[in-house]
This record gives sequence, C-alpha cells and structure tokens, in this order.
Amino acid sequence: MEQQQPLDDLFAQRLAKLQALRDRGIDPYAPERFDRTHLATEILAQFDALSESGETVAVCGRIVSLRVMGKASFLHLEDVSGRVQVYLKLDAIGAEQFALLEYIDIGDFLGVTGTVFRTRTGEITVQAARFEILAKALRPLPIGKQKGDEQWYGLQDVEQRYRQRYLDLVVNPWSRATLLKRIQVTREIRRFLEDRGFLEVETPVLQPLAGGAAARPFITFHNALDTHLHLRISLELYLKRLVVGNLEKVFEMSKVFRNEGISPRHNPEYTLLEVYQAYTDLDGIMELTEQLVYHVVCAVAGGPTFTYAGHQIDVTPPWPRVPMMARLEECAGVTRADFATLESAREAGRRLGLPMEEEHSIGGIIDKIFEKACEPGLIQPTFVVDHPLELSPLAKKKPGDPWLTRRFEAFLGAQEVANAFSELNDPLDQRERFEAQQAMARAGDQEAHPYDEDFLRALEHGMPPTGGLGIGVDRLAALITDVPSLRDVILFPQLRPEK
RNA sequence: GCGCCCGUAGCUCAGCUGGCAGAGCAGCGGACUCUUAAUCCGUUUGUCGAAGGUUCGAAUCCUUCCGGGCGCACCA
Repeated sequence: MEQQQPLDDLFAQRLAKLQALRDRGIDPYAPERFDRTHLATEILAQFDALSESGETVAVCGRIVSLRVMGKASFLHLEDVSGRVQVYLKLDAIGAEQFALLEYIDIGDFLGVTGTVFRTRTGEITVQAARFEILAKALRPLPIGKQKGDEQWYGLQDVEQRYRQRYLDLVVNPWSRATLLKRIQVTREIRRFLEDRGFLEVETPVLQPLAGGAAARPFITFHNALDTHLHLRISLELYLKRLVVGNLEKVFEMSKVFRNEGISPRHNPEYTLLEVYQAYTDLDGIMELTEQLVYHVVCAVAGGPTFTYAGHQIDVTPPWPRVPMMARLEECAGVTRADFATLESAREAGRRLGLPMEEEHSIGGIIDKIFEKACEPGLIQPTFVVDHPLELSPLAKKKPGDPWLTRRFEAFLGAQEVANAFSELNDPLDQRERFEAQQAMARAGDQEAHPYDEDFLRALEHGMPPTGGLGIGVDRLAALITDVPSLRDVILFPQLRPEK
C-alpha cells in the first residue's frame, strides 16, 4: 500500500489517462449505476426485433477488445452473459465523446446507449449514440485475442490464475465455465435436498474437539475463553446431536479443515456435504445418494453421463453393491483370514509390494490394500459395502457379523465420492469404540478419533435409527467437470503466501 | 517432508554446447468513418525469480534460497 517504488510505465500511462479524463471533468470512478436494458447475449438473441423497432438499448461491461480508427472505432464489451460488439462513429457520438477514446483502454468498464444493427461483415453490433466510462482499469488485462474457437496469448501461468483468479475468470472462458459448473453443483445439491424436506443447518466451525473423521486438525486459540479450539474436520457429530434433538432430516454443506498436505486431490479447506435422515438405514441412504448424484449430473452435465479422464461415466441408478472383502479377494487375492492378526495383515500387504513399516492397525492395512488394488478399477459408480469395524468407529455393526459394519463408500472415476453408514446410536457401544480409538492414539495414531464425552451424553439421551452420508463436493465437481485438479473447481485454492 | 521439472518485457514465448537480452501481441506517436488476431508507418519497455560462486565475460555452468507444477508419503 505505502510502497513508494516507481510505478511501471503501463501503470503510469494509465494514471495519466485517468488524470486527463478528470481534467475534462470526467471522473471514471464517480458513476454509481448504469441501467442497462439488455445483456450482451440478449442483444444477439433479440436482434431481429431490436433492429426492426430501432429502439434504444443500453449495454455495459468490460472492454475486451478495442480497434480505434481515425473517425470510427469498434470494441467488444463483455458482461456476465457474454460479448457484444460496439461501434463508435464520430458522426454519431460527436467530437467531444470521440476524443475521449484516447483515454480508454482494454479492461475499462463502459456503458453504451445506442441502436442495434448488423455490420457489413455480419456481426450484430450496438451503434453508440453515447457512452459513459463506468470505471477505469489502471493495470493491463492479460486478455488473449480470439478468432472463432482459436485463442491467442491469454493467461497461462498457473500460479497467477490461482492467486489472481479474477483475471482467470475474465480471460479464460474454459476456466470460468468450469467454476460456474462447480457453483451449479452446490446449488443443485441444495435444491435436491430442500425439495425432499431436509433442513440446511449450520454447526460450529470452532470446536473443543474435532471429531467425526480421521484427520489432523488445525488448532487455534480463543483469547477471551483462554482456550484452544479446533477447526472442524467433519460435520458429523454436531449433525447427529441435531437428530437427537428430533430434527430428523438435516444437512450441512460447508467448509471443513484438515491439516495435511496439499495436492491436486487435497486442499486444506474443502467443502463437505453431510446428510442425516432419521428412521432410514444404509440402503435408504444408498438410494438417496444415487438419486442425488443422478440429479446433480443431469442438471450440470445435461444428462446422466459425463466424461472423466477419457472414461464415459453413467450415474443412472441403481449402482452395483459389492462387499469390500469380496472385492479385496477378487482384485488382491486376500481374505479375512489374512487380517486375523496385525502381523499376518502386514505380511499380506508386503506380498502386494506395499510398505508396511508405518502400519500399526489392521484396518489401516485393509484400507491401504483396497486403495491400491481395488480403487483404480472402480470407474463406473459402485457402492462398496461392509467395511471392517476397526475402520468405522461411528457405524453400526453388521448384524450377524460384528467384524464388519453397516457402511458404504461410493466410488466414481476411481475416486471415493461418498461415505455413509447406518449411524451407531448405541451409547455403550460408541463408548467402547472411543476407548478403542484412544488405545490407537496411545499407540501413536495421530488421526485416531478423539474421545468425545459430550457426544456420548447426547447419544445417551437417545438417537433414533439414522442413516448418514458424506460427500466431498469439490471432488464430485472435479469429476463432473473433467478436470485433473481440485484447484480448478475451487475459486481460491490454498497456496503458499507470497514473499 | 522427499524426488523430478519449471521461473526471460504487461501477456504468450524464443534465446540456455558461456560472448551486445529477442519476437509477436499489448503500450506509446502517426495514418485510417463497417473493423473484428483490424491494417500500415515509426517506437519504448527487462533486478533474465533472489543471493552467492566459477569465469576475462553468466539469462546460460555450480550452490543455496523463494515461488509454482507433477509424482511419492498423509488424506477426502
């Protein structure tokens, strides 16, 4: 802000233009509103009627191209809908306005009033009767030039695209389209759930204990309370408290925070959807999940199929259900007997060429083997069901087989997009699970679930049978939009701070 | 955290077996009243990511650091 470094030439030139405008009594930052009659694409769509009636239209937007000639000029204005060409002719706008063109640049905002016509070369164009500078840009817009589908120059630098996303949005239509689709994904999720009577709720981001998932939290400090607080890593435990409170059908779609590495598949803060429905079970949640994803894909992709990484993926329900252990035997040749003891489990992992030195839990080994051996093949939507108890401290045990739980993970494009279970509502069992997690924590597992006495108290007041669902919204959006990195569907992905 | 790759003008990029830092676009000046990658004439622009080293001489070679991308690890 207070930097006294000499401004570079481009900036100085534009400051001079700003001053020149002000010297003529025009302050580009003075206008507060411009009442447009049509968006750019509306001009194009309604051309016949507009040109026939000869009515006056008013359009506004950012200048994205500018071709100045001696006594006539063309430019393109871009607004939220698209682009429309504007024709400025000396005879039509007068010498005084025409002279102002000298102080206008690509990137400035302009409001134009005029009539609609078609140029000799066929482009629908607004011929200006007058124009108004609505705001000036002091820095250059790194916009490419465009002819048909081809694009020259533009903004390629990945870091700049993420740090200065506003430039990416102005300059790269494909990036804007992707991000708008991501916004559409969250909107359609809300619409789907609200239409089915789910209440959208907000629960604490700052929590005394961060539970509901296996992950390392961010820890912050509250001065007045003189206490450390954790940024939430999931939404689960507070939403279940609301089910205890008879809200029955709730969801939250909001940020959670995990203190882990950053990669194309991981952002430290990401958008998680969690849904809880009382009086339904895992199978009810499977149907809900299928219908939800089907609805979102149809709305965003225009039909039940989309392409991801070269695969055509069809999300039309129903999706196949496969038990986790059966799948493991199929693609890794391991059975439950291999997981009888920690040592035999490690041995099974080593047979498959996986490093096992760090592994200290059977569940962790099962998870790792599944991830390496089975996930790559799960391209079409698939429910993997019946996860081992050790991996699932918040899920009900499977009746008749307490080694397993009533849980599923939904895979799509070889990625886990949903995780759900019949929620454990037995407070005594839940207490035992927390104790087991505590033992794992003592054994060195930094991501073991914390012992949450307050949550147990809520369960002890009684929670109805409930099905719960979690969906990583960013990953779902990345799949539907066929982008390789989460950063492409997050407006401002996390980067190391500059300097 | 580890490994590999990248960083040159406002933008997109050449230059990299060491020898005067370049092109197109943007900008600036001029011509041009239907252009559209406007065209034509002229022209400016650099801490070559930073610091140090080798060398008569470094954008180029070496070291360290900063920032980014990808892979691995952790995870969703």
